[in-house]
Amino acid sequence: MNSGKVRVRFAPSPTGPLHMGGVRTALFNYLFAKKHGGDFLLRIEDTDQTRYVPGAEDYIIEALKWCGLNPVEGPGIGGDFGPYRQSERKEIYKQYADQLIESGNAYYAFDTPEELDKLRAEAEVKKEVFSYDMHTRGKLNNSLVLSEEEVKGKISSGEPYIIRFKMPENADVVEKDLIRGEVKFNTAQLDDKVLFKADGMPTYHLANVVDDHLMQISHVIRGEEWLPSMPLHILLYEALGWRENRPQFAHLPLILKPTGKGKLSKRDGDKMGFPVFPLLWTDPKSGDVSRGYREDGYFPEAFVNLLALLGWNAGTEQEFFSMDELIDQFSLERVVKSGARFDPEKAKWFNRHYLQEKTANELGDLFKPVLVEKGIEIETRMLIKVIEMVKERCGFVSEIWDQAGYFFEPPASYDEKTVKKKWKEDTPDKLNAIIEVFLAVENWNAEQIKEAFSAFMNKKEWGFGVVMVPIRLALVGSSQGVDLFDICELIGRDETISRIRKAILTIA
RNA sequence: GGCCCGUUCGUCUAGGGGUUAGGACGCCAGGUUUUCAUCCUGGUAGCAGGGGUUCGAAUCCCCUACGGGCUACCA
Repeated sequence: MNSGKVRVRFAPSPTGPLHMGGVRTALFNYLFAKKHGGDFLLRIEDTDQTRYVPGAEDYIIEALKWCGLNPVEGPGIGGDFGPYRQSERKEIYKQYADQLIESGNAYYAFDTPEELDKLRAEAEVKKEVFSYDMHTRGKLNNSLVLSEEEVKGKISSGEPYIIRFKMPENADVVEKDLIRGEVKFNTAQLDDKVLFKADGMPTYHLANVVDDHLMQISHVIRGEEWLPSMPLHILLYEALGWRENRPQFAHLPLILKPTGKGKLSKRDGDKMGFPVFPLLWTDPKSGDVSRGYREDGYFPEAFVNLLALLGWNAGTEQEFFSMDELIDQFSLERVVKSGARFDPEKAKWFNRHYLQEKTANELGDLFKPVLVEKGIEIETRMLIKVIEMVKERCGFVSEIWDQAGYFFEPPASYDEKTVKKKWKEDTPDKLNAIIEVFLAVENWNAEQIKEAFSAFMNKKEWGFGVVMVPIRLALVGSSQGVDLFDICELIGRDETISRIRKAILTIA
């Protein structure tokens, strides 16, 4: 049945924006598929209508697109194994649930949620945990204890029911995980999971197994949180008669909070000032806004690169990988077993690297909106020059303004510390003298300005620092910035002199 | 509580019986620079603990501790 072709799926639930851990799962699936010439598909697991969030599916699709992780099959894309939205496959699951009942691997249960809650509460009082399993199912309200007539009666009278898996009483389930090696479970510890809900929808477990089989998935690559349900899934494949061509499993380590305990959550980003989502997300109900890597100015290349190295490495000292290099070098064997703490600082470092790889032209296009917003008009030629000068100082496009704002408008204030330290009583006199020097420069370019300036300084025997820092202060507003004479050239002689004069008037 | 997974610098990691335990981020110092940033060079810092096995364990085994995940008619 399975042709042997590698087919993997990313199967998110549209309950909100895709978390960066989810993107990484998608990435590893994608890399694995590409590496082996296989298919990467998207399946939306929307079997829980109560948690459905409008916009989440579109968000997922857009996020994958931004990262360059394009599925070959999925909702809105098509494919031979559709539909790819589980809510649209509703009819499919019931027959398999029925099949499991017929083969004695599952049973009907009529216990109400309230009854079960009560049992859980009672157990909790005794410091125990209620489990619907081999020990308790014989005393509960299900087709294992009820007579056939009673069951039929209940069902035909419309009483709500669910279908549970009948977990074997004492069987070892041993399965090879592609990342962790052999993992062993005993079914005596496992409970009778719900496969089919009262609302007519399957649970994750059933839908997942059925769809992976029907869609001929060869490898299930998912987060470690699913490892405990692997034995259930294995047993389900067996019970459905799909033992031989069931997929292989690989459980990815989790991405943990930068500090503190637990896995990375939405909260961490808000608290520590970094995005946990690929794209900006506005919650349709609360209106809460969560920042995204894209809107925060990260390049998709950087995002993908940093995600790839969270739990995987090539075994070499290479840190920067293009998507093609990732595809070429990826292997599940080199996925790390332990959870990875996310480090926002390293994320920034990655972005700096990719920014340096952009041309001034590319950066200019990305930066233009900032200028438009500020109402600043500038020739493209000039803008490119400025960006070439400040580029190496930037890690984000947004930092271009921080590093180059003084090219576009005069300083609004002067850094107090620098003023205190470098602005002396005789500074205005010296600057006025420099203005004269500047006025006399024949060709207003950095080289000539510097030459004239240096000659004058040597003649006067003034220290460079005592004059250059004040000039910088006048032009930039602080002791930062690129080469002073480059600034002079670019903003022009008039502007240079006008800024110096303004500083003399303002600071004194 | 039970089950499962994990544990090498602060963080991401290499290393899988004999290594001065390597790299990267961060941090610190020096250098470059007229300033700041960049950049370059160097430095700081690690095998969770205890038992085995072995001539020899970071590496193999066991125990403990710690961390994480799961334990819903959620995925």
